[in-house]
Amino acid sequence: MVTLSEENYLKAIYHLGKQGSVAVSTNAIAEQMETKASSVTDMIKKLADKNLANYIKYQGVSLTKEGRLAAASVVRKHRLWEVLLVEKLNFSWDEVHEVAEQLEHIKSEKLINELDAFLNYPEEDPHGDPIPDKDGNIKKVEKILLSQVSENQSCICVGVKDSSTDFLKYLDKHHISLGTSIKIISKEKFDESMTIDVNNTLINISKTVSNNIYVKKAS
Amino acid sequence: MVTLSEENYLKAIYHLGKQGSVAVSTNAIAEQMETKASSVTDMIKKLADKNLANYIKYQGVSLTKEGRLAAASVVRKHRLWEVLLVEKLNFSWDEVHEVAEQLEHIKSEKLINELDAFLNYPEEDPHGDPIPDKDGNIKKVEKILLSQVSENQSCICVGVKDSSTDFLKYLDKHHISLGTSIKIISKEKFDESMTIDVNNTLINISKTVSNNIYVKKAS
DNA sequence: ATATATTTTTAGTCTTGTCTAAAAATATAT
DNA sequence: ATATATTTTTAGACAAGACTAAAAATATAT
Repeated sequence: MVTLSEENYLKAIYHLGKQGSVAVSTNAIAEQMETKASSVTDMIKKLADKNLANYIKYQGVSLTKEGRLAAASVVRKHRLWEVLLVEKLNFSWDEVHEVAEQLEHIKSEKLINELDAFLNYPEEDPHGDPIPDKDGNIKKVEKILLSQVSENQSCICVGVKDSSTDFLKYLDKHHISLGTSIKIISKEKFDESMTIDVNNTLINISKTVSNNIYVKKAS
Repeated sequence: MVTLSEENYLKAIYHLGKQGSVAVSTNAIAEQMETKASSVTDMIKKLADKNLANYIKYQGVSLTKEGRLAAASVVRKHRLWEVLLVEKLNFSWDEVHEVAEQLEHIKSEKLINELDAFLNYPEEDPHGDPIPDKDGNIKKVEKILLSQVSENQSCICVGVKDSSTDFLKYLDKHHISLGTSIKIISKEKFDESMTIDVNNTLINISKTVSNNIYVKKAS
């Protein structure tokens, strides 16, 4: 049995391990989970004992195949629940995270499969993040940061990097959501801000913002 | 903050307190929760400290107004989730309990209200048990045990007393579910079994069975 | 290469919720 | 009414998960 706390650690390691494919450091996990490094060390040992993680003292952790599947399963549940919340229960995309953090730990194979079917097998959550399938596989989506797009190009918002409430509310205020068409009008060399056209309204966004919006080329 | 474990104790006291309106005994709670009496004593003290229960040593417990509301809220969530599982996610009535036991602890006011609306404000769960409203009020339903109905009378199944998987599967096998019409053909003095007509099929049921089916007079 | 800084681990403590075994209170039976 | 049985509580222990403070290992800087 994987405990709730173990699932949270697995998820953190899973997310941190995605980018660099090396071992994840104790401190990185502690920061991500807002806990202390010593607590992380304790838990890592438990995960290693259960064959969910590979651990060498002072060298960081990585997930075993089994651990990766367990982590992906939690992420799958989290994202499917988010879809339910937004599509059926009138949650906005900035309200779902906290509740999904709880729902992701519900243990029922049937529940999650039925939920998947009920939602019509969605491939992405409300923030544009891919939903792992039962085997933990995720569909890699073609996406680039809005900050990478050149002047005069048009693109479509397909996700966000930062899913914090503040950022999502900012996007709501400027009517940017998944599927929104964005045209880059001009870029400012000085502070790397850019002016973009959203629904025929021109707005100026900072580099921080453009660095946290994923887009794909307009088709 | 009411913890998960506290919620489970509140629920147990709530259910046990429904019938006799006196204080609930430590042992009764221990049996209901499949735990030890000493654990119950420990927890009761915590509930009393939090003003959720009234407790006098050796005299049993009852819930305070606050405790009763907290307990009713857990029951409300449990039963609403059961409705979702059966009506939207293809669960049968014998499969819902275990999952609802987990889901009932999810903390989100908005979630439960939206769920209520999404399900069209149901008044009963899949076993015919009433769903408390936000203030903890439940609609008393007119219902009697099938064992109380006389020969030649007709009635309609409106609930079950025993919600165990085994019993529910038994009912499924004999095509008895909520809303099913039942006519009492004859009663056996000897063992108090009865022969009933369900969808034009005659079946014989034991006193144990007729004592666990709630019905209302056919209208 | 050695000193300093940072990261990670260990050792020991705390809280929550559980348990066993024994003691105390209450209930029951003759 | 007293002895016996049952119920309830207390006392002390344990596991999970987290924390602090100190020690050990690794990384960095001169």
